[in-house]
Amino acid sequence: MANCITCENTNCLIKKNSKDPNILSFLNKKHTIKCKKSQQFIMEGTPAHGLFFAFKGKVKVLKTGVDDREQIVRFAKDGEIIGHRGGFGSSKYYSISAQALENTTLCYFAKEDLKNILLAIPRLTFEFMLFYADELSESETRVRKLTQMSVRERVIDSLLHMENKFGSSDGLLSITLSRKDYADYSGTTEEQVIRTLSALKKEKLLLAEGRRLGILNASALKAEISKHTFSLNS
DNA sequence: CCATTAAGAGTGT
DNA sequence: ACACTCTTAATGG
Repeated sequence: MANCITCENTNCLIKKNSKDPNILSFLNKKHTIKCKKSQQFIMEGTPAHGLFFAFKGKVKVLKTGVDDREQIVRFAKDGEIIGHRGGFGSSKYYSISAQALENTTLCYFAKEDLKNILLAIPRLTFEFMLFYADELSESETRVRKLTQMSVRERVIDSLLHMENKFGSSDGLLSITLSRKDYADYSGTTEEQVIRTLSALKKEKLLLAEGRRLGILNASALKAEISKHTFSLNS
């Protein structure tokens, strides 16, 4: 099971503060949950009882719209928080759904336990605050991108985001998403994504091996969306 | 291990 | 957006 002392997720806020003597009594309140690929572990509108961290694996966080249109809000990898508002906040319900993209191990803190941790460890609480501020900023940037970028630009931006967040090995992105997932993240349809990816392939900017994608010319792709990214934020 | 089915990718209209 | 083909992955006996 996931152990905070031996855990290698140095980006995890809990891990970062695991040396604090006050935290030890809380760490054994943590639950470990195993999730199979494509399993949904948070359902939008469901009562929120706590907060998740990805221990190992990849997760997509999404909002469900009308007639099974989905909007992927963000992705999470090892050490990252899922269910932002489950821990505290005014709403009693999750405002998002979360689904494992591969077999994933989650850490879970119940609402009450988390509250006690935060009250006991100001430094951790402060880091949580910084995290939430960054998330809000990120979210605002994404709104701007979704409204101001063209479809092609949004697909490119998605690809670069995956490269940034999950990296590549052997020239292929370490995360494998369906075309539908790219569509749901880029705010388009699957067909538009497929066509855009085909175009990028023809232009030798992108490589596809089955459903795995590889970025061949990152600087050209970055250049294409630079007018949206060079001013403030990424 | 192979065969059947389901899911996903890609293209034309 | 829809209909269709082709490919790949999952299932189960």
